[in-house]
Amino acid sequence: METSRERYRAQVRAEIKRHAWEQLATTGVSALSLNAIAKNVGMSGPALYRYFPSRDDLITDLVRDAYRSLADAVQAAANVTEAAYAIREWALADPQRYLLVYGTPVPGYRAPGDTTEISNEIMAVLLRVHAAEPDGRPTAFDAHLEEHRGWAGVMPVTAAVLRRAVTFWTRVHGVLSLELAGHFAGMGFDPALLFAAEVDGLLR
Amino acid sequence: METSRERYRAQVRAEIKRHAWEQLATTGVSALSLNAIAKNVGMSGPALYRYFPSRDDLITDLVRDAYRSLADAVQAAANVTEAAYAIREWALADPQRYLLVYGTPVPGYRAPGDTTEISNEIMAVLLRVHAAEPDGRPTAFDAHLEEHRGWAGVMPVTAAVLRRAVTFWTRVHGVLSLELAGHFAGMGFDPALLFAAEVDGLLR
DNA sequence: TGTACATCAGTGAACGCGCGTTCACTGATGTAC
DNA sequence: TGTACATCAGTGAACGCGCGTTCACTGATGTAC
Repeated sequence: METSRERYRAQVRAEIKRHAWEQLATTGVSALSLNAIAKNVGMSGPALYRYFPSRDDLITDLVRDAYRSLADAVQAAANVTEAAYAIREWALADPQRYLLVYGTPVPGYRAPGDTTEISNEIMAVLLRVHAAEPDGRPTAFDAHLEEHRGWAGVMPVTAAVLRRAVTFWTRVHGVLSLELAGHFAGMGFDPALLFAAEVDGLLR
Repeated sequence: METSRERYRAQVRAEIKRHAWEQLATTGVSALSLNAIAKNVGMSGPALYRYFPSRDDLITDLVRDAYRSLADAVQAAANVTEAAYAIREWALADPQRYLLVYGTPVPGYRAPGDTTEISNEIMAVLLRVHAAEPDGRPTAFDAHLEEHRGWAGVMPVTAAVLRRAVTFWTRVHGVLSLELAGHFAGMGFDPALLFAAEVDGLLR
């Protein structure tokens, strides 16, 4: 049974996070300030400690939520293309959220343990959509992956599927991270078309 | 004519940068501290201002040097494979240096204008090594690039070469940035083999 | 070669700032009889 | 339904810290006659 105090706590926690995401979107994680968030929420800095034991715990929560949100966004994908665009849309909707998960790691910060599970969940989707596609040219890397398939859990997929899932990940991330970091800005072309071409290449 | 004072200044500037790189390697750019660098160099904080007008100017210098160093590293590449491995070795030699250039951008910081020139220099190498290889399957993106080829300067290359150079960039970056950020750490496979497979794929 | 002056590297003190976090306290809200 | 007590959200003051940067000053180094 949920008491009204618990309901209130959950609401305030959510509002704190909402403002944390807002600040994150403009400043990046390394400049995320508890006091600034508290001020925006409308309470004093110390009051935040009723809801999060420390700055790191807040960030941990944000990282977990980001992972969770990505897993939910990609879950419904029926094939490789849908998975790719689900990720792209999720990334463009909030670039800093994407970078929080896949960007340059924060120096002293260590990701919470249970993100591994959510990360596996995302990987499971990638394996599922790739299992439905042809394997493409086998590589020497396939054999190596066969010996290191622990991360795939118990999913009964071929080594070629493992390879193609990893390749999907690195290629999608390659385009997205450079785009989000603004490295294509001066070049004039449309990153969406580059992305489309790259996704197309994944299906051959 | 170089006076001894000028020689001394250049030496101290170089030593400051050396210590800056050292600190950067362990803390990342957002935590780079002038006072900490000064202490390591063996002088007081304010003394640094004889050599760099501000923290941003120091970072600008580091960014420029990083770009320059990458351009030098890749310059000698005779083909696509050599270019890829030159970049990889340069990145692994100092991950934070790679991330300073291609990682998550520092929130308030704006890159110096002349990095564009060096960046073009690097791109020119990529275009050169790709011009010597077959074009692969044409994509819809090729036509789009034909209309946005300003970034290639006056180099007389086909749109397919532009597309393959950009693809090279995003794929190499995709593997390297995830590797450097430690995202493959829990998966057990050897990133070098993944990289090799990806480079191989670029030649087909 | 020696002296007078200008240049400039480096110092210590200080400024203002914002950070995360702790603490004692107030006042409102919920619980037990 | 009313009262006594416990719980807990939120406050303001404070701590210690490190940051980038400015400033007045000292002392060494180079330059000009």
